[in-house]
Amino acid sequence: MKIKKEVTIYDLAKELNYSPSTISRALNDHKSISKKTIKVIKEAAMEMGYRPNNLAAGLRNNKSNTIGVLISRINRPFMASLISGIEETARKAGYNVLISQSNDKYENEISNCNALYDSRITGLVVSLSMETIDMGHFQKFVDKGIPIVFVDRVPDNFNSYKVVIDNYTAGYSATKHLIEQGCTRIAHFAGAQHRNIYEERKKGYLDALQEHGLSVEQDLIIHFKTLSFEEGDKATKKLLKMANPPDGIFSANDTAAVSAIMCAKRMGVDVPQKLAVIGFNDDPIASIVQPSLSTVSHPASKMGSISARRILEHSGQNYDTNLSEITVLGTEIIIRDSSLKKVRMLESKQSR
Amino acid sequence: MKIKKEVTIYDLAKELNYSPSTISRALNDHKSISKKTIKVIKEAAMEMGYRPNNLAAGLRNNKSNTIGVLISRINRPFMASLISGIEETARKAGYNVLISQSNDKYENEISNCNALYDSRITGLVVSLSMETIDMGHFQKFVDKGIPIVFVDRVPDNFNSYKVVIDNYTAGYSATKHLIEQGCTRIAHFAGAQHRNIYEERKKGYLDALQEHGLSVEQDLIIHFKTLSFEEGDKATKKLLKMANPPDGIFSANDTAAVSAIMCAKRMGVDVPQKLAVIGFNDDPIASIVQPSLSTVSHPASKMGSISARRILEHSGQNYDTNLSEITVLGTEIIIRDSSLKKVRMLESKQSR
DNA sequence: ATAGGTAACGGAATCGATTGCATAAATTAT
DNA sequence: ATAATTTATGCAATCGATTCCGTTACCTAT
Repeated sequence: MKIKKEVTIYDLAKELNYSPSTISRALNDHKSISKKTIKVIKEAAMEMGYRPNNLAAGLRNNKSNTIGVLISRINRPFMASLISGIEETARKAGYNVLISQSNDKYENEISNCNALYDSRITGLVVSLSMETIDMGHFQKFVDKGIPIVFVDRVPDNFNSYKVVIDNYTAGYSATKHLIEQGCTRIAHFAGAQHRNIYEERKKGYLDALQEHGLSVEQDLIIHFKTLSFEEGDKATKKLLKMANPPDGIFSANDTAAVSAIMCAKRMGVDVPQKLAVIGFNDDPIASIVQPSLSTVSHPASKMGSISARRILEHSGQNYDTNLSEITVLGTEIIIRDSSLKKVRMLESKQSR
Repeated sequence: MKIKKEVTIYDLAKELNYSPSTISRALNDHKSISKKTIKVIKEAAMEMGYRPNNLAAGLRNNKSNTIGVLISRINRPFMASLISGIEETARKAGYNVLISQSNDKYENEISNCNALYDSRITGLVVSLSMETIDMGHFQKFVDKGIPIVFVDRVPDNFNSYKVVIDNYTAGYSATKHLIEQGCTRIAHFAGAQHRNIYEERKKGYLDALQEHGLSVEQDLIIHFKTLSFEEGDKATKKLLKMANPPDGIFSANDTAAVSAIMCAKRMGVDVPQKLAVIGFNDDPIASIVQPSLSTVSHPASKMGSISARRILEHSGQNYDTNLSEITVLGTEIIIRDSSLKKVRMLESKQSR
């Protein structure tokens, strides 16, 4: 196999009788190079098939125009959309995106962190693993002035950019919605409580109950490890077999909520009349399951895009949006059939 | 903000009174350095917080230990799993993963291609955009000896590594399954025919019909642009309003298949008794929709993992698996309720 | 004891782009 | 017309790791 040699600025310099400095400046539209020369050089570069060597430029500038992404798992609807948003924004600005997944393991998070660090990323976007508590592995980025943006699953003991949704309000609203539908014994599928998002959703749930005069029953609060389909199925079965079963469930994610719906149906419990269900995330399955799942929608792609912008702006790009330290995005309650006990108007039959 | 200076091999060299060459060799376990020295140097490196500069090494070696991924969209279940598989395998071998999405646009594919090229990736994994026909933008990789692995949506006029599933057999089997269930007028939701996967699935469908003595009716073959939910809904409505409607649908993806099920239900057409449906991909929604969707399962993550391995092995890694030029993986027909007209045995009630 | 061999390490060039500090030429000001 | 700028470009160091080509010291075989 014949391997072609790469064209460098030195080749261009020799060909055009300019110094490499001039070539470099011309290609970067440096103001001290005449427009005429710039034009000549750029045309020659095009013709000779010149392509810049990002590694060389990166070494010199000690940065790689690359955004690193560190998440738990790629193949979750929320995460995939998040990355999609990051990639889109980053690429428009000429940045690359390096991804890595921790699979929710603390150790993987650390080693991926180091790998990204070694690649001299311009900035890091992180959604913490389920296990992570100690934040030491992120310190080196701070020391080097590399911006970190925490998204969704963020730490509370680490000062940095954060992009989150208002989980408390979302949890409160979701629960309130069930109450308004007439539920009086509302269960909660809670996630790991050391992760902000699950803690806040639960807090919203608790406050909504109390502010509406409903008592909190510990038996109705199920703490999940992973909010998986299987866990949800088991929990629902147990709840429905209680002497005094709940008439509503607010689940901290859609997967478990869907499992609840399906379990209830199997057990002959009518959803929503006997059991109203609301989830969280608005995954694609939410609009497919029957009855369709009411849920809280997450602006995943937008969160990704904002995260990327934070890094771009931090490294000196000019963006007119003035982003504050912590960005809190709003959520939207999507009311579908799984929670609609009362008025069933015609236009409420939104299946998608 | 105080920015710490990075520790380099020169710092280590000065500190330990060795030359940079020795430091470099020691850190890479070069055989000409004594074990004792290696140990001393590595310990000092650890203590001083040394981290290798991938950009410098990459510049010198003219490669970045990075696998580039070029796909249509990240937030599709199949693609997310594919990337997940690539990432996992790549990272274990110490490689990074750069991602980019074309959004099914030819132009984006080209510019992303160039961006990845400029980053001196070790190899490229591609699933073609819907629009791509000309393959010129990939030539530069071939010229430079950079391996390309085409996955799933592959070209037929470009010689390179390929990782695919047996779409023909899958299409044949899916159709045959419907025939065995008693369907005699089977419609097909076909994708863009210049993409191998959709062409082959259709071919399998056609052959299955003919080999079982069923006639091919052009009216029952609907060509989709994107196989979206909306397209599927419209097509189903049209089919069911025919004077002589089909009694089965083989859809080239799950999204359209699910829309068919939901449309049929809305129109009061019993699935599977009046209309049996089978999809393709085994997306999460397939097991959630009711009746649950029969489909063809795709080893997405495995395809990603194999693609990554191709690149690793190409660049000199030692893997005991001997991968051939084109890898064809098998698929599995997942029979759920949407196609099960005949015997409805107890154990066939698999909802997930 | 001496040629030949090997183990352990150092020197210095190299990868390609960037940039501070000249320098030369051209233009403007006085 | 000459000094003062401005414009356009070149020189050479730099970023950090790798590697070819030595060199030295020590060891082994005859």
